[in-house]
Amino acid sequence: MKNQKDKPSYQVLADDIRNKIENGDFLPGSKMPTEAHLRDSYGVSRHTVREALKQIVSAGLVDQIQGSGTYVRRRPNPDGLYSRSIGSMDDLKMWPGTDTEIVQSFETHVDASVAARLNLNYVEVDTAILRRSFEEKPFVLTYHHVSPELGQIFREHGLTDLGAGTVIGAAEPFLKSPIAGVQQQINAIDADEVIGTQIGVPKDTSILLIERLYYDTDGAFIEFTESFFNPRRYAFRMDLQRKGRGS
Amino acid sequence: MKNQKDKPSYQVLADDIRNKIENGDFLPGSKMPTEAHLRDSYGVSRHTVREALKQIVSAGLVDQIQGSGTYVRRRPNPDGLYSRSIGSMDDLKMWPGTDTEIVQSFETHVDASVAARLNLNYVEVDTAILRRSFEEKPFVLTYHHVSPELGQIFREHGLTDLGAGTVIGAAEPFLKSPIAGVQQQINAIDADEVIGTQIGVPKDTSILLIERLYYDTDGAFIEFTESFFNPRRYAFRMDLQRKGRGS
DNA sequence: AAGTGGTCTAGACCACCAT
DNA sequence: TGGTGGTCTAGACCACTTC
Repeated sequence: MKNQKDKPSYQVLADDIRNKIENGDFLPGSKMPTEAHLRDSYGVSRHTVREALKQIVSAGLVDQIQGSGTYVRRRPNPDGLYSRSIGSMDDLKMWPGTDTEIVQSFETHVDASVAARLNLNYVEVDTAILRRSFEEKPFVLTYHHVSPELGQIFREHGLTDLGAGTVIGAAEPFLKSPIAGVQQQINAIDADEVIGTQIGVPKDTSILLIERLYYDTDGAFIEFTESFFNPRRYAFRMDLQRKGRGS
Repeated sequence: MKNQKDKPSYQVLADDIRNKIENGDFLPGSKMPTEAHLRDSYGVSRHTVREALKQIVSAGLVDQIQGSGTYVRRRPNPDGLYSRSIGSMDDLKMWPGTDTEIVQSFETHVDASVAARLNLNYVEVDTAILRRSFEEKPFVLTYHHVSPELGQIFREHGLTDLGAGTVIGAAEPFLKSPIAGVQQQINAIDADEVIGTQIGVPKDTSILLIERLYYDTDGAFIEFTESFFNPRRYAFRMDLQRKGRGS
């Protein structure tokens, strides 16, 4: 197993298996090599193989059946929705096949409720607005709220160069402590005029709201985002699998 | 470590840690015992300790910081919403603090689109409707769709005795193959008259729709559910944490 | 009975945090 | 520098499926 950058072995293995599934080396509905076989052919321990497979399983690509084997899942893609499976923080950083557009760069304004979410001691926050499109059609509008201090850093260094990346990713080099995790909450609300126009839905129809609160290793909240999704162009997907036999 | 039923050791450990956090034995914001300490005090291997902690982490109860330790998260409860963190299939089977009510038992009717979701070769399906309440207030209405064959089994054995459990849980003893997993998709829609009345929202306001498709180890789809949530009484929550240092 | 994934042990080294 | 979590090895036994 080659030492690819400093990626852990299980990650290299997982990426390789993902590719093999996408390339059709492992066919849908067919049985994957056993864990023992993967262990030998990649020259790693079984534990490492299982770490890798755990990722593939939670991404919904394969099913593991105790006593039987590991099977590549057959799954027709849903109706042209842009649907994503999010099971780890890394998934949040990737938006394959989408384009980003800056609707508004960071500006300071007063918003007590958002400031409270960020645990700030005052009522000023910096907000930027980004819009993401899939096949030329915008499907999500995101408000990025940060402290005025962090917003100032963005104003100095510019926000234009983030391309396929994320705002929090661009911010990380300037943070004292690294991002430790994110809490997210999903809900449904009515679209207002402004948001509806941006994502292509009429006023007062239902849209999906995902709030995310990123925090660093000190427990401080760094960024609060509100993402408004057009439910006809996007769906939030999750795959869960039981392990072993239920009691 | 006692052999509690046939629960795996890491599950017993995880439940114990959960309890200790809820009882205040491990205080919010404080440092948990180290993995080495837990290994010694419970007399298991470190691997087992890590399996247990992995659960606690993904439930959003603690943060693990490399090189520093494991910390109990401080988290004020959100606004009176019934919010759940769902990271595994077991989470789906528990609705602590809620009551279930059968709105309609299984009845056969014709619904081609639902039958297609279940991969049936005909257009008849059996549907039951359940409603769940939190603190006397209904917050979700769920349509349970199964094949007429499975519906017949429910009609023979009754649905009344499921109590805090789930429909799919009650069905499992009668299945040829056990449930392997579930695909779920989250979206936002407008409430219609019937559903709105049941969960306490006006017609045409936004509600949260979660569709779940349960499949067995043969890859056959067993149950398709549509759950309509009152977004003012329920939020779908997830916690994600990065591991180690990002590249 | 043989094969496969699920659980578990007893180590090891490393990257990162605290001091 | 010592402690902590992150990764990894080389085994082992068990539960379950398959033959």
